[in-house]
Amino acid sequence: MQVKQNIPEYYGLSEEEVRMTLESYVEEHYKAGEYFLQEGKIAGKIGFVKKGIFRSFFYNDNTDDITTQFYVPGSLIISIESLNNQVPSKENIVAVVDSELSTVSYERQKQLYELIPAWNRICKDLGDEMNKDMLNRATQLQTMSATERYQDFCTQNPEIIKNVALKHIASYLGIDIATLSRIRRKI
Amino acid sequence: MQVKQNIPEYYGLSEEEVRMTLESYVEEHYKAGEYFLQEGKIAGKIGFVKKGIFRSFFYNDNTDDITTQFYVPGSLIISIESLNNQVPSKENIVAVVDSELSTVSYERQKQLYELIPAWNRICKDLGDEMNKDMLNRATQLQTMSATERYQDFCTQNPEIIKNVALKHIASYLGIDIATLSRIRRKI
DNA sequence: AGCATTGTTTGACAAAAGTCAAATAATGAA
DNA sequence: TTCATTATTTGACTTTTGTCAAACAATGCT
Repeated sequence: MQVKQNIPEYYGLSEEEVRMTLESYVEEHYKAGEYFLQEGKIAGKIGFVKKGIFRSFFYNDNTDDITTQFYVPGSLIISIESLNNQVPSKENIVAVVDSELSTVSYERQKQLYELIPAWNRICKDLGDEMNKDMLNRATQLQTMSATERYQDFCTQNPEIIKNVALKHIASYLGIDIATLSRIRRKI
Repeated sequence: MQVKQNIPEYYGLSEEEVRMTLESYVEEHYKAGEYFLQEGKIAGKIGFVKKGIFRSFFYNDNTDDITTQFYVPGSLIISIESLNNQVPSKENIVAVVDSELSTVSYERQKQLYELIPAWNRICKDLGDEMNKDMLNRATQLQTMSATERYQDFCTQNPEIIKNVALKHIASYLGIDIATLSRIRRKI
């Protein structure tokens, strides 16, 4: 999910509103392997990726590590259900490499809805973007072969290919790691 | 996607706001096979399903009819990209059986954002719900076998099973029609 | 009712993808 | 650097899923 560029201009934020927005951000650094959110904990913030890569995943019945999403610079990191309903998260979100985020706390987020009317629209648009991406992902899983999914992923996400363990990409694409290894050999 | 019940109470709408909201709805009847939205046209409204079933689909390169979603009573029908950006739709949305909708036009929708502050939150929450559903769908396609996906679909959507052609369910689940037929025999 | 159209099932087969286990390769910590 | 751990590849094999074509069933017009 890529955050729309030039938010202030686009949404006609006043200088005061821009100032309040910028004040709300907290910069955070994550070492590879550090968690943004852990299973069982309640999400307390959203994050905008400035640098690095994050990965969200959960453990299924068989305790397999299932990757549900990658987050690259420009992405919004949010665990919607946990954050909105303040319930324990079912997913983990972890930095894959050393990374930097701008975060906004849940509390501050709620204030911004009141303070800056346009904030609602910004968040709605971000949500719509996520929706489009998610629909796209579902459609790919629905209609494309393992090889096609991998090839498309490679062209769309060269940075992820370079930095993320193959097994996590395999899991994200719904492909067995051995099968993906063979797909790579053939290409 | 199920629309949250009791919207007025939940979002603290005033009587006046409830009145404006209700005034915005246009009731529409669709015969089986009638289109809510056609590929190439620009989406002009959103719809809440009151009765019946709708189906969204597109044609891929091979001109296969790919079902992307079903809409049952309580669902919000929206073609996000086409409506938000007022660009031609890539998908079709059609009534599977005789159906009834409450619709709100794109123009009125925009007015409501101004007239009723809570409308922003309502729409954001609806979007979040859609997001959750879509993530769930992607995860199923990613991790479950064809048989598991079909079984889960049957328990979650008995009404759809009863009323929609098997080939559309197969397409939605990403399963070949012949394969799904065999899955059914075995169960 | 009769017929054409569309949807579903089935068989025989092919291709895609997964499983298990072992061999390599890469990585990271002492 | 060395060793243990983790990641990736590979082989041999099984299972799942898809393909094609034909048969059968259901549906809807006229």
